[in-house]
Amino acid sequence: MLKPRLVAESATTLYETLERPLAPVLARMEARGISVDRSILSHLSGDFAQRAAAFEAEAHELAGESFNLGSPKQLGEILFEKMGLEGGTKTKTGAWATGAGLLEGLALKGVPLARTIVDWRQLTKLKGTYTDALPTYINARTRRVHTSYSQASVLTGRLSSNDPNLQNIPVRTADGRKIRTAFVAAPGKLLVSADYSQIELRVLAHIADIGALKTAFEEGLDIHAMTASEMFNVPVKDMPSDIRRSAKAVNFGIIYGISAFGLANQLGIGRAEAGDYIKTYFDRFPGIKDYMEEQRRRVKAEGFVTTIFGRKIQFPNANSKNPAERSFVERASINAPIQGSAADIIRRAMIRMEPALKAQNIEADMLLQVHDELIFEIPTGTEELAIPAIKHIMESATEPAVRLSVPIAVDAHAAGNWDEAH
DNA sequence: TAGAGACGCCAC
DNA sequence: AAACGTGGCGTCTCTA
Repeated sequence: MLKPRLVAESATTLYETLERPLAPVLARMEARGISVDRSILSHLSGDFAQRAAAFEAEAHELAGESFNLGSPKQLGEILFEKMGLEGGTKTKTGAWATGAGLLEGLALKGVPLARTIVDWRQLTKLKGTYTDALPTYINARTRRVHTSYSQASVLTGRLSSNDPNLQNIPVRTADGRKIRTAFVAAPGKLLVSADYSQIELRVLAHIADIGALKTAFEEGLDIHAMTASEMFNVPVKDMPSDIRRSAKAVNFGIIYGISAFGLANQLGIGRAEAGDYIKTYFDRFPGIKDYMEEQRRRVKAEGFVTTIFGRKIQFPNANSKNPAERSFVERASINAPIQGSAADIIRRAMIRMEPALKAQNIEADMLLQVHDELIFEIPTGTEELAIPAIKHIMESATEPAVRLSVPIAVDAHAAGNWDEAH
């Protein structure tokens, strides 16, 4: 596969500084688990099932026949063979592609079946992956859900979570957020969610030394609106939401090792227009382009890039003869120092968290980590004490090893369930 | 009937 | 659709 793997040298560095001390912390988090309300999920499951059934009947009506909506093969044949629709593309194995982006495009061209399928998929996804699956993970003895964290599965140094994965609980849509309300605090307790604000863009501003970005963070500005303002010469005040949305996509694209092709797909615009956006961005923030070129150079010359703490992330195939693979490494080498530095920061915070809270006589059990977010369970009424302490530990996690040239900000809230705490 | 690959989609 | 990064996991489909 294209995917580069973690190799011994970087694993050793990670092990000594961040992995060994974190292991017992993660073991305690896994053992604590989190309370998941079975009846909330059961109620949601029934609601999702009912609504999905209505979409299924509607889809069969629109298609003029009964078929398995869960089969991309059958759906592709109906859309592009039976109905003869234009705009069909094939996946790399030659099957009709029926992903959400493509169906959205068809829906906009007036194909009602496409919208119905998207809606049906949304509900059956939430039901199958979350409301039906999560209760099967409730431990009979503890009555809580216990995930497992992996410290060495992710190339960049992030953690991963499995059995069940509690790092991909829905949040984007209203129905999805209902699932978060089922993650509840024990009686007499509250959940605290504390998340780093725009941590990867802040890391980028620091590493690439982008003055305009750093100033924006220092002044607490809306970073995507500021980017939009710079790119499109529109005042931040009264920024149109679609302009801001485009700038936000560019910001994320930069972090991921942008291409005009990828940005065009993301925004549903032409490749040339996307290319213009990127060019404008590089003109306004020339340090970004320098940063990217430096990572590409280093990964080719050294075979690794580094996080702000000096941890190496290896790319053994940086000089592959396969052009697609080289491009993949280039993009990943741009992303890895950013994602990897953010991962180092939260690991340092997690390692210090429990002793630091104990020293202040603050009772707070760390339960979950979701890349830039930590979830705690605290006694009701102690939030005024716990939240500032948690924030301080997270915000100062780079020190004394690294003093960032941008402020780090953490948002934290307490509530009875994850949705309201987030 | 179990396993694996393909496809699709959830999160950050 | 995906050459925009990192994962985990559900169903469908084919194969042994």
